[in-house]
Amino acid sequence: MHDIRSIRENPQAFDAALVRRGLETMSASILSLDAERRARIAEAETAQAEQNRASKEAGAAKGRGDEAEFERLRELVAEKKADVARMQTEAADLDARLREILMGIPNLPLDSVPDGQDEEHNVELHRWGTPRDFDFAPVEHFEIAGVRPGMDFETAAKLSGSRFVMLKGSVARLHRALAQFMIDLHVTRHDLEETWTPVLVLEDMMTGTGQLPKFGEDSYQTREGWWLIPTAEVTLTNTVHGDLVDHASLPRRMVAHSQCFRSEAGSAGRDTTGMLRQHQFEKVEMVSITDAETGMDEHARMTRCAEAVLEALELPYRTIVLCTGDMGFGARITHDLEVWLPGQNRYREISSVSYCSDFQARRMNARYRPEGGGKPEFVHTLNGSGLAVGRCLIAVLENGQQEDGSVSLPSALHPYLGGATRLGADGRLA
RNA sequence: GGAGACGUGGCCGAGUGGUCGAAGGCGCUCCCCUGCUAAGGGAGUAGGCGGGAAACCGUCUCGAGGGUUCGAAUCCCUUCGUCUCCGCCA
Repeated sequence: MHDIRSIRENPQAFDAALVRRGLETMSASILSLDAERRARIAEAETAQAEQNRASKEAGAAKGRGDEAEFERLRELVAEKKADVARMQTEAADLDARLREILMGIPNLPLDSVPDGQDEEHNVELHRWGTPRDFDFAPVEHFEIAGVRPGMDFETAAKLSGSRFVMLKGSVARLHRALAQFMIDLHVTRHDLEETWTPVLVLEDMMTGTGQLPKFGEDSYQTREGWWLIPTAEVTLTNTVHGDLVDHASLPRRMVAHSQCFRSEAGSAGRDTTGMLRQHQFEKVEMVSITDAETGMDEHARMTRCAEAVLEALELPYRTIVLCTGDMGFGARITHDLEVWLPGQNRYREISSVSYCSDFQARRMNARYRPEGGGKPEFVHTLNGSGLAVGRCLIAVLENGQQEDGSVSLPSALHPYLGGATRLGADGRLA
């Protein structure tokens, strides 16, 4: 959420940033609403001050037994009270309207973010690794002979409908091994705190990280009102929801392995084959809670943490910076990691690392006390996948596939597979 | 699911109708004292919003929302969360 004061102070900059995001300018309408709101607040508070004074005097009159004066003041209070109620309602209504508007405006891109309408305008920062030179035509993950027995879309469809998968045998184990490997890497090498979080959350948490109120149709909600998290960013970031934390406790670096649930509304027809885009998937998610001074350094660090996973798994990838039109709602800058998928002959997103500045913190009211006292300041938040487990499985399978339908597995995974180095064409680990 | 209790400032914890934004403790900041990485003494220390150059003023906030009352942290209702016992259950 945006700070109304900063919009007031520099409406031009605010509008310019919105335009870069492909939105209309909004400062004029916002500021007129804000002016109206502040006027109503001033009126209401003046009336309330009068009411409070009369009420206090009434108490004093009562105390000295002056019944006539008490009666007079009592009526005056009742009168003022009605005025106050009316004015407060107007002020609250304006405040709610302003808040609703502010809650629906995305974060503003940093100057360093490239302009552009869509993914065509994202800018590649660097590449790592070289896509393998196949001497046969590589296939997609679900077509690999060794994979087919362990990746069952038919049964999943029977159980749950489309966009679900059931993993079995070696593929299920490989999937589990990947998640374990990632968590271990982040905990032992990157100094992130291992966590395990709920996947059902209260509505306020979804609002805190920005999924609500605007994108409710992208997530699922239970009859009881809980929301299923679309990413552990929601739970990890909201660990500081409503808190005033010690500055010394920052940065807080966390990692969680969780189920994620997405309705994929609006992506009908996209990635309908394979397990690239599912309603339910697993992700290892990183979140950092930090401050304004260190936010950008933390973004670089987190990007490296994600890249390290791909490098350890020997998967070629490229790192891009998303353009203004392709960034998510809460981000000021986002790095995407795209892994090479030989079956599709292209790079596909496997991680997204975003710096959200104080945008989510304002929604959550999450602050820290500066060193040596002083007014609390909003924390800065970052989140990044490290990595999407299902997509990582796809990448490992497609990049390691052999002409005979077996799959050569990266050495980093061998210890997690009882020493197995390959997935045989028969679907067995060996 | 049944019964009950609880939710107060950065933290702990008093406070059952006015004198309470709120005792006390801890923490933190500043000062004093002290032959010294200890102890002691003193002062200060909530946040949001509105106004103001500022000093400061006003207003709101004792989980949240509503109500009773001249007046609510204190009474009532709703709601969210936490805990205890019983039941059930992985």
